[in-house]
Amino acid sequence: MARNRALPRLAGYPLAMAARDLQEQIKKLIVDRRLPSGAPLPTEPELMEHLGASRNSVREALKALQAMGIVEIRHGFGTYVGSMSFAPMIEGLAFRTVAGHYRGEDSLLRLLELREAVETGLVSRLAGRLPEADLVELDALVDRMEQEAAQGAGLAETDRAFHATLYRGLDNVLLSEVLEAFWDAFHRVQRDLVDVPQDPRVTCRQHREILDAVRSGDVLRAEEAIRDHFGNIRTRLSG
Amino acid sequence: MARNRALPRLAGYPLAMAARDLQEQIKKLIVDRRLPSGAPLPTEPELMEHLGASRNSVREALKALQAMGIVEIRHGFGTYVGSMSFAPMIEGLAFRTVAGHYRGEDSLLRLLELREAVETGLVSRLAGRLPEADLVELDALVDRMEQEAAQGAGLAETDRAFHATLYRGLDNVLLSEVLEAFWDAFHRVQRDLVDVPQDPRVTCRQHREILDAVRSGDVLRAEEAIRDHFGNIRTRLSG
DNA sequence: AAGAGTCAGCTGCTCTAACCAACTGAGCTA
DNA sequence: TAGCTCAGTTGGTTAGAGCAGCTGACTCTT
Repeated sequence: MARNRALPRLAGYPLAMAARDLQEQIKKLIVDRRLPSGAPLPTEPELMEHLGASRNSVREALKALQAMGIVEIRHGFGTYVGSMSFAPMIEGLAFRTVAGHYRGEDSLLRLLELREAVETGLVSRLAGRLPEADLVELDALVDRMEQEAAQGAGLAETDRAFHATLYRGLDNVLLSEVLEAFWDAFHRVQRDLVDVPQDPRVTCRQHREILDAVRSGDVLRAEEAIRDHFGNIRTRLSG
Repeated sequence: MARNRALPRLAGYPLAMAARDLQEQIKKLIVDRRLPSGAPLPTEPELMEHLGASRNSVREALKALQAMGIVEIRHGFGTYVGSMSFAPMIEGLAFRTVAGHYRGEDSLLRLLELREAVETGLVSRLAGRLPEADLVELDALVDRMEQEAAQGAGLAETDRAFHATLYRGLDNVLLSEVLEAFWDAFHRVQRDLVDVPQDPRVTCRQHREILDAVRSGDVLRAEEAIRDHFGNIRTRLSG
């Protein structure tokens, strides 16, 4: 029983532009118009007309792009080109780790090992090459860390700043963002899942040692210092 | 002109569960049920009931999760827990690079520098520590590369395999995936944007040198070999 | 009885149409 | 002039209908 109906579509338009294609079209629009981060995108009705799709399909495409950090949607305001940060990657990595953890895998440990492998490799490129200004800043951060340790406060944010400042010396924003993404994912999962109490004084001493080693220019010592630091975290995870 | 209407909602339910929360609910469902990759998720109608949301909202949440690689949707078949690979990260990184490129930034170069920084650091951990089996495999890959070079064929796939096999020795699947993601993103963008012709013989020689250096256990030589390799690519980009 | 074709029914996909909710800015009010 | 209100914009959510891919059981043929 054929239930044919006249197609309510304009001739010349593709019948159904798959959602995947819609995403591509919107990305193409951003690239073609050279839109920078924060630039406004067409409104939903405009996109409907431009892409020849229904509101629903347009919105699904936008949602997917939002999940990838490519667009940013603000209710009642408009849609904008996203910051293209690594926030989505952090999200994905964190979930992957959490899911693995609950299935009995050592996913958190492996994430830590990823950080250790990368940072150990990178610190050797830094040893003896960090500008004095950065070293001073790192000094201040370790001081603050010791202060926080004395007060029994958490060191997380300062730890994050220390690592960020350290690898800023590599002079590659992309690399810094990736490292911060790994840090964020790890700490988010650690906080949600295990949250093992740490001895802040040990952590402080290890950061001081990393800094001293980098300042001295001794590559092997710097690598060893990083390895010690991660070894400490690893012990806490297993314990 | 107030156009009030009785709310068609069950009491006790939140009026509007934002799409963001819907995503969290679905992720929670995966974690709570310990669903592994490939496990089937509830159908759309089931999710509608379970989450108390409309079809549309459920679908938008699923689309976002699909973009993050957390779920996989198969038309006419069902929805499944995704592979949680880094495919979404590759997508995001590639787009970010393409968009930056068209806005006049050296985004592709910075992506290459990211790879160089990470791989240079990692290769020093490998030098002299690779099992003989891996070294043999790498030999075969360079051989194949030379063969392809002689035939004037592309070396891309073999290059990918070389790097993948090399860092497999670090024995961290997560790390390997990240490196491959960087490789994929870089080559995808390079292919789409510049596609500079290369001298395959130089590339072969450099891979041979990397392999020899790693086999010899000379850390500095290995780092230098990697740097040379990336320097070659960098020259092609600028030229 | 064995094979091939058909069809009912699942699944997700797309469309339309209406209303809800957040935000802005012009214009009114005090 | 300062503050409020309200109309109009934008995205958010719901509803219901029909489209499209896939599976498996049923039937018809051989």
